[in-house]
Amino acid sequence: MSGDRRVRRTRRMIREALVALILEKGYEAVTVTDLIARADVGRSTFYAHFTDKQDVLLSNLDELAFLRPAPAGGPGRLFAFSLPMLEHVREQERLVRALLGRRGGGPVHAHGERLIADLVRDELLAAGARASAALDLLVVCVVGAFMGLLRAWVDGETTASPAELDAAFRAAVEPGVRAVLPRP
Amino acid sequence: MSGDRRVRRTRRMIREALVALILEKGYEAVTVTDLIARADVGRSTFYAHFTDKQDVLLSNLDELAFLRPAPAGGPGRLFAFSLPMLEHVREQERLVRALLGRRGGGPVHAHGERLIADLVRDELLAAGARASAALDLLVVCVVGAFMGLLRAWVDGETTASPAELDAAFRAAVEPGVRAVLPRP
DNA sequence: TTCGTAACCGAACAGGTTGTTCGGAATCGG
DNA sequence: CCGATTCCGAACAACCTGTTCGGTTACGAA
Repeated sequence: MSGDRRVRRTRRMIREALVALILEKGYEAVTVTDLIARADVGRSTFYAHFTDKQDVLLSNLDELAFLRPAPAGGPGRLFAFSLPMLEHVREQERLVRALLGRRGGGPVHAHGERLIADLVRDELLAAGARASAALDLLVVCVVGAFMGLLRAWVDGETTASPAELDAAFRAAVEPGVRAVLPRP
Repeated sequence: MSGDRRVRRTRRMIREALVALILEKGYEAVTVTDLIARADVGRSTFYAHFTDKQDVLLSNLDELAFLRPAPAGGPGRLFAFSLPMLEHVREQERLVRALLGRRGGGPVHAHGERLIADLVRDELLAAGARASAALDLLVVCVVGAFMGLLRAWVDGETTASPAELDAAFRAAVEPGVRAVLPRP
């Protein structure tokens, strides 16, 4: 482990406090004063580690590393990221609900959107699509559909399983995507 | 016109000030003090008309009435709302950019999402789809794709025309949607 | 174990924002 | 023209933020 034990402890306390408080009141309503009270940490200590509420939020992003590209496996199946990601989301339910839902305040959602957009774009290019403005718009649609499902689940609008969500995602966008790919 | 001229004037001033300020600094950064300064309105006056910053934001929603269902025309073409809506968006560029973009702070976006979701769901049911959990997930995907395009345009990520956006939308989701509809 | 150092505490502070109150002035509609 | 409504604006308490600083505590290296 890197650094002082006290540092790790403090940072962990604060990060966990934020997750808990977001789940209770939503990101907007959480104040730094709330945070340090819940984390039981001195005020000056907080500002020694983070600059902001949002800084804490983004520091949690490392824990959402499942948003990272899996080494593109065989070209057999499109959107290989989908199911594993959805399953991982269900495991990390608390964290994801706090950071990615409507109550979790945009920035994390935006970050995830960009990450997945890159993922999808690379995958489509690898599958033989031609880079173009039209392709970028297609990527926007695909990512929008996926993030929509994620948000719906996170916000409790559906109780579908990861497999069902994955199936819905594919059913919605795969036919449209196949049309821009060359025959295999 | 309904009510006192002073009232209309005041409310209009405040609403316009909010739009201007959002375009300058983003929704988050706008304070009530900013608002009343820009609108040139007394502090007590503001709170006599609105409870919140967000209250002003939502009061602008009436101006976004184009998000309302157009009387479903012939069953010929799916997603009849798409192109007219996108065109109307381009006309109201300033307002839409302020309220619907990443800088415009979630609530309006969320509201629009719900509105369009109802629109899409009704249209699919009218076209012969069976109500089911799977259909709801499909609707989520379709709306996600559309809102994604809208957001991309609002945030300046694309310079595509309404017609191009409409085409991209249809290309992405129509094939998947057709699959759940009975033969015409 | 010892010891120097790094981290933490917590109170206090200035600056800013929010939402309310109230008497007096201005403006409206009839 | 006049009564009623609305607006003004200053003042206020309450809250939140981000910083400072002297004193205390916990760490880990030797």
